[in-house]
Amino acid sequence: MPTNKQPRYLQIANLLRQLIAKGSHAVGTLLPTEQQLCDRYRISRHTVREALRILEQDQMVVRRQGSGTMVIAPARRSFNHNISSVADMLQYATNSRLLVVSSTRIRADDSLANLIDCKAGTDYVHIHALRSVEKGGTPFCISDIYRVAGNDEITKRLLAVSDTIYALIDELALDQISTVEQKISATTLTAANANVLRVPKSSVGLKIVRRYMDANNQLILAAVNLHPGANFQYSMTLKHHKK
Amino acid sequence: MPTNKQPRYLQIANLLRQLIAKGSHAVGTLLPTEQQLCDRYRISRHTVREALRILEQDQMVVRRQGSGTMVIAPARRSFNHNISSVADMLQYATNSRLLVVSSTRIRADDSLANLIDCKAGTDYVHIHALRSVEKGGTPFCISDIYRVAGNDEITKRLLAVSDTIYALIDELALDQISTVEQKISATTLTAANANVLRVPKSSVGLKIVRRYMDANNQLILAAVNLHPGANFQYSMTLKHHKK
DNA sequence: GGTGTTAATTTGTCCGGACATATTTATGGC
DNA sequence: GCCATAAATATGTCCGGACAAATTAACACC
Repeated sequence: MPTNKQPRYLQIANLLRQLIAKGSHAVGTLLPTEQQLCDRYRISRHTVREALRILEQDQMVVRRQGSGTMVIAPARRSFNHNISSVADMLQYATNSRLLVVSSTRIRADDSLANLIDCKAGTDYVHIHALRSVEKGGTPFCISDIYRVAGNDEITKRLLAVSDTIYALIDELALDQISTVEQKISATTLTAANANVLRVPKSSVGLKIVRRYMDANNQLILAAVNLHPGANFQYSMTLKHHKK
Repeated sequence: MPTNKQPRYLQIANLLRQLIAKGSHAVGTLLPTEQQLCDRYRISRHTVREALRILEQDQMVVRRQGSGTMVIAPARRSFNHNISSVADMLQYATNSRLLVVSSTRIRADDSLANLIDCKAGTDYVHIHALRSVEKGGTPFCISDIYRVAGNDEITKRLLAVSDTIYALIDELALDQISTVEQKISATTLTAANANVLRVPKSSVGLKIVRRYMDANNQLILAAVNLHPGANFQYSMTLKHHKK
């Protein structure tokens, strides 16, 4: 017997994964019952359930009381959106213009801490801006960008921006970004925001909160975007990443 | 005493969630040990571990052998799960239930063609369903699923579904899906839909249109999901894929 | 033949116990 | 004080059993 370093339930889980991948248990069919697996591998039901729980978390099987455990995927598949261009994620797209309204240093209160999930009391550079297709055109987005403030050069430059922000993209250490978390919700626009976006009072809006983090899961940048709901549509495409 | 319908371990999990939210267990501190929780709530260690497992999945705590269970977040990280697999996209698994209201054969008109970007005049199976956390609970999603209709076996089965849709997973050729396109927008709920979702009349809603395509970019399935905007937040995490 | 009821099957919940392994704390020796 | 060792602590793994709840299959009935 080889080194039994791996716990038994993990061994069973991997074994089942292999069997499924090999086609011994086709998608749409039921796996052996827990009792059968107990007998076959001489393990307790607890261990079997622990193994099946893993496959369930991997989204390879669905379990239904009274029915059984059905295979729904031949392997753990993932749709990894490849962030090819960070600029894309930040929506610095070419045909949109960002007009900076204000850039100030603020201290995060509970409200902001809750919004972008940061620590209250920390200092941030807050850039309030509008996005529009043409210069001077009707804005299609109200954008609030937050970055941790310090005494560094970048902070100073950010506070100094007045019109365009293009030049600062590279300063933001965007290439260090490893994870982008995005939360989307629908809200009713405030009177002020509706006015800015030139839409009727109390129309609906799409709120997109993005948090950009580095490999250590440290928050680098956060952006809150507010779009008019009527004529704005957020779309994305996820491709299956073969492994 | 209210209805003890919920299993014990879920009750404990919710209780601990509340205690953490209330501040009784601050972020960064250790929860009581498993044994202490056993004694306190008069339950077995198995039940305690089942409850803690939930909090761990919610990313509210981290567990370390020999050390203990530490609180790392005051609330669930995200209300909705992350998009990382096909099953996630279809929202099959997890603890949400899909209740099929109707399943009919329709001919795509211009309106539908525009909505899911298909060819008008084609026949589709239209499944109208509600999604809720618990069976019979308030739905958090109105779901409309469309699939090309033919004279094949799958079409017949889809038209026959009345309650659960689990058994049809394999029929839908989900493992052939290569690309998922997603469009998100904010709208005002119709009176009827607001009523179904149990929210005030003309509140805001989040509309998510998903199109599932195979490697040849052929539309396999389309789903239109409508969520209440007030208490629903769509969240996703994108990880940068090195290489 | 369809229909409602019962029985069998299968996963879900919950309990008890035992030992392993990782971590922290206490202990001694220097 | 520092460091290695031992003891205590806490979670991880695994077993056994029992009953509940959901589903499916079998069956009697009209």
